[in-house]
Amino acid sequence: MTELSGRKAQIVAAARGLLESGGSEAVTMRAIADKLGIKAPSLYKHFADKSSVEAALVTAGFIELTEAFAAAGSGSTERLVALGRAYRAWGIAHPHLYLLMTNRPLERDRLPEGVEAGAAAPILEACGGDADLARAAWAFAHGMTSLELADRFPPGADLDAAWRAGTNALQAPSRANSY
Amino acid sequence: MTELSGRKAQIVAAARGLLESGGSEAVTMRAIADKLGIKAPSLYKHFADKSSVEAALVTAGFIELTEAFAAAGSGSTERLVALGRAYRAWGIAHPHLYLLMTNRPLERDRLPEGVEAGAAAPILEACGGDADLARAAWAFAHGMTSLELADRFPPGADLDAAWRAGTNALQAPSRANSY
DNA sequence: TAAGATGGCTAACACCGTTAGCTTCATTAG
DNA sequence: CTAATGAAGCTAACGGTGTTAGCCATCTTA
Repeated sequence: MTELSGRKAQIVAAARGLLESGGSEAVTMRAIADKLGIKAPSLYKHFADKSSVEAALVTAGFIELTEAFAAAGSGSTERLVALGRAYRAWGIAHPHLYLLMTNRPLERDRLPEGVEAGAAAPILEACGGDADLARAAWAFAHGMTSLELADRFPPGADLDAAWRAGTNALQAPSRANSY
Repeated sequence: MTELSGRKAQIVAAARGLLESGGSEAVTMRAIADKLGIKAPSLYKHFADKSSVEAALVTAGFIELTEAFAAAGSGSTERLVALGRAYRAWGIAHPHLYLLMTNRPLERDRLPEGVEAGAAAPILEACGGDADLARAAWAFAHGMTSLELADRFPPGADLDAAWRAGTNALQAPSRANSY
């Protein structure tokens, strides 16, 4: 599972702290090094470049999101609704990491195999294996979360209602398929 | 309509060229200036900072997107499908500008009034005035486009089918409302 | 005990947005 | 016609960024 050596883990942890408290702008090689009491160039003894430590952050994010899905209850009757809630909650709880994971083209080479697919699997399952519907559901959830994080909805918007409208619409055909 | 003076328009055009050909990384004050045969500090005689020229790009994007919606035919029976197609097509045609418009928190103060709402209006209208549904539809469209641009779907994914699955699901309740 | 890897360091480079301060030129006021 | 003003360019520079080169101490291992 690509065990991080001690120092590597510390670097990722420091980067994570900076990211969560100050956004991606705050994640600076010099700032990371400062947090560990060393100088920026020393970081390159552990990571090839800044993108590599960002990739480690993104990897952690996908794993945590997968765990959040698992914790969202597998036996629920309205699985898609539960997954949507879990998705949104996780994104809101880790806004900067969520943006880091989704905003830029994903450099798949840098991520451990299967990490991305692991997060996607529960959605596909909740859609009864209908990949097209699963992609639509994922897109809806990502769109809602991303727009909410970017403060894109008008101030008084009832986002719970929008989530309901979307999940209701999307889960209906999946139920029809299961008969 | 906040007429851009000649030089201002040239600066925005240069920035647009850099953006479309090299992504947002390529949009540099020095690069913009180079394209115009001047030096970077001279740009500050026309724009207060880089964010202001980015805001001008984003403004142009919203206006063009609104036009694309208008061109998508207002008389179509399946309006939401047509708008979805127009949205996707516009995003794919201007990927970097689309990301600039949607990826970061929007600085509304810097945009002319109503520009954002103008792009949103057709969606709301196509949803029969149901704001919750409209937000869900917008989120779906944005999610699909954003994920496609970020190369997030697996290589063989049938995105047309995913768009169909989503728009079909989302337009059904809107039609029910219109009876 | 010698060798080699490990993980720090300083100095430096190229690039970034941005500011200060100077000049040059066209327009306008008196 | 001249003087003044403002617009729009310039160079030099500052602090910040990721990153590289090269040096040195320490620790492990043969």
